[in-house]
Amino acid sequence: MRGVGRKRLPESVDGRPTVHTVAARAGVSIASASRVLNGVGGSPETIRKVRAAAAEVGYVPNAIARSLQSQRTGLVALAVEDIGNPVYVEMMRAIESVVAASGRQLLVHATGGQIANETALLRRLAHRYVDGMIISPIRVTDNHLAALVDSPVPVVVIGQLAADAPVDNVRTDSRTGVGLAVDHLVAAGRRRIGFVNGPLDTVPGAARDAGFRAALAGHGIALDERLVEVGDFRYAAGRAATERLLARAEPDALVCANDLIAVGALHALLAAGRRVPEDVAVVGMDDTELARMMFPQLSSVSLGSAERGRRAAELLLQRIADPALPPRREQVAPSLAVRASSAATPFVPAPAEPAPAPRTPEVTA
Amino acid sequence: MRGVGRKRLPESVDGRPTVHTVAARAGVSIASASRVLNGVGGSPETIRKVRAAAAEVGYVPNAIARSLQSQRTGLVALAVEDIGNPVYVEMMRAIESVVAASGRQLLVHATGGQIANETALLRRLAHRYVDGMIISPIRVTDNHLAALVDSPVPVVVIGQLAADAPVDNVRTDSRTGVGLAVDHLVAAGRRRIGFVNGPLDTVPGAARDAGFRAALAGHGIALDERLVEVGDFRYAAGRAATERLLARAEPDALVCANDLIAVGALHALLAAGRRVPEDVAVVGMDDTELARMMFPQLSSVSLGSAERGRRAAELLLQRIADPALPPRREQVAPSLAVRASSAATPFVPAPAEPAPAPRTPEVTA
DNA sequence: CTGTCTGCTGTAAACGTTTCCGGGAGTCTC
DNA sequence: GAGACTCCCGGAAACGTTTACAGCAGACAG
Repeated sequence: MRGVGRKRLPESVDGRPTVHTVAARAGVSIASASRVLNGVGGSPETIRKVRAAAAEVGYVPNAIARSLQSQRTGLVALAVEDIGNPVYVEMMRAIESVVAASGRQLLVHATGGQIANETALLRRLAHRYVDGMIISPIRVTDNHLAALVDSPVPVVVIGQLAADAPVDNVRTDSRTGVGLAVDHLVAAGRRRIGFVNGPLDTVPGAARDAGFRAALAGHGIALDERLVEVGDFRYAAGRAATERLLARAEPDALVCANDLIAVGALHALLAAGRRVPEDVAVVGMDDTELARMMFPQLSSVSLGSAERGRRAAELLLQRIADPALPPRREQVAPSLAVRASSAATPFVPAPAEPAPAPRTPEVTA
Repeated sequence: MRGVGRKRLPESVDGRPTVHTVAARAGVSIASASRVLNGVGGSPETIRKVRAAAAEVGYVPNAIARSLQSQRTGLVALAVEDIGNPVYVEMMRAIESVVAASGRQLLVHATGGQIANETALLRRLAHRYVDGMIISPIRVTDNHLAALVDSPVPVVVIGQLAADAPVDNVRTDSRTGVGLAVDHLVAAGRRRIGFVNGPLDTVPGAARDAGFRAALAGHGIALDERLVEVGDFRYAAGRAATERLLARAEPDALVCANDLIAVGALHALLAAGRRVPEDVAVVGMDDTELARMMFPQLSSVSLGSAERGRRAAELLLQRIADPALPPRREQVAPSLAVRASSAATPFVPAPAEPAPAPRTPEVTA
């Protein structure tokens, strides 16, 4: 049977069929096979043969090879610090819907807030595994920034960035956001307002600290440093920080740097026998689903996370389409949602809110 | 100046330097350049020249091309239904730590529970963008299963699967898990035990429904169908379902198919003026951080999500290392954590639990 | 001085696609 | 009946890496 140069069917190194396998089996060239498989061109007869051959051998295209050729993967990445933080979940949902509408897929990566991690991610993912990425860093060093600036793939940053950084950027004004909370509490007659913050060496931590001090000053209230406490941005730290604070001071209100911290604070307060909001009012930040899930429901400053996510995704898609675009910067205004945890009236279980609350600013100052 | 065949520096189509660019600039062959860049071989002089050239042009390797050659990407994907569900966050954290330890990176994808979505993901990602994937489907059709079975990359499934499915699989026994909750409630004297479940056409929904019925029967308690209600697995649906249930029946306890539903139930109960646990005891499922964040803290059946994630990741890594392994199946036992929401004594704010609670089964039946 | 060995180097062939290009066959128009 | 036009096909060149192989120079032993 061995006769006229009978070549074995070419197949991938791991035994999987390639386009060569299909072409050989269908008795056409790989060019024709590829065309048929991509649904572009081919005579009816060719189409039939190639389709049949592909089905018989169970052909599935190698996405990597395709990407190498086409220079795109159809994947977009989102890098955030902590997926456990509901604010990122909301952001992610918004981004996902935009990205999916463009026919791409979203991949999420949790960095744990470590710079090294984020830079490594850039080094790996950005080097062509994805068509673009959205990144929401909480710490930004010069190194980091440099890596962002000359990333090989388009990058959009959600969060504060040096004013002249040539990177697409969607930000909010959390300084002002903290101000909204303070204004609200002062208007409700609170004067010993405490603050439970995240790390000061993070961008949001620093901004919120500054906002808190500025807001108090704006009302002519002297800041009692014993009313300020710092942890990280998670629940346990928020609870611990609040316990430390309560051990040395008597606040009549607490502003918390995010909702997870606020939940921790709420628990610390209740466990210490304080009533919320009668003894101590609590205002969180980010206005996540969690705020509505607490009892009492938490007042919270919305930083428009879904909106920021949506806009960032749009910026990214535009930049992917046209990398020559000048860097753009967008801003989303904060607003305050007042709920039971800081309401003047004693707490009564509220009726169900329209749960995933679309973007209807509730009280905007 | 134009003289002896002076070729322009070869570079990527989008103007970025390639290994050719570096090689030309360093005056060596691409083979030598590649070797130096990979840190294997090269004379001191060559190394110096190549390093210099690479730095000058800002060379960064194209990961796709490298993967095409090496047949691996160093990426592992996790596909879950809903990242907003904290149970998946815990799973993800466990997986991430195993995966990262192997020098790979984890990407997360939310499928929204739609089969089409998951299949599409398999079609895209699995076709070589990742070295393997862990998938936790809540619905499984034959089609779906077929796609899993002959996935081109290793797949590990977290969740129930047909017994003979030749796919690596880590499961728990949520039927038994529901039983633990019912046993506990019955032992506490509750008799009109309700059940708020997720969709019955999902694998976990069906299993939990069966478990609930079996457990009641085991105690000789007749099931009142008015005490059973169904929504989806999220907060809002849990709350709405509980409201419907309360409108027509008077449970003295509620078993909820996961913690998000339990939170919804808790709110519906409190808003309807019921006291928890005095009037109605509540037990959730998954034992997520959320359960400890509620007031009163929620009793919850742990299904070992972190443990399942960890094991799944290990299975996956083993399979990537040796694809010829026979399909394996592992099981994680459920356990019950009793907290205030179902405690016999009236609710008192508990001291802080060791927050991320490592795997210490608290009450195991 | 010859032969073997060692260490670098460059050429070229992969990896699995897509796509440009030229050629051939068929149809239509004048 | 010849030219223009359309359609389909196959060969071959990309895309940017890694790597097998062979050649070549120098070091060393006999």
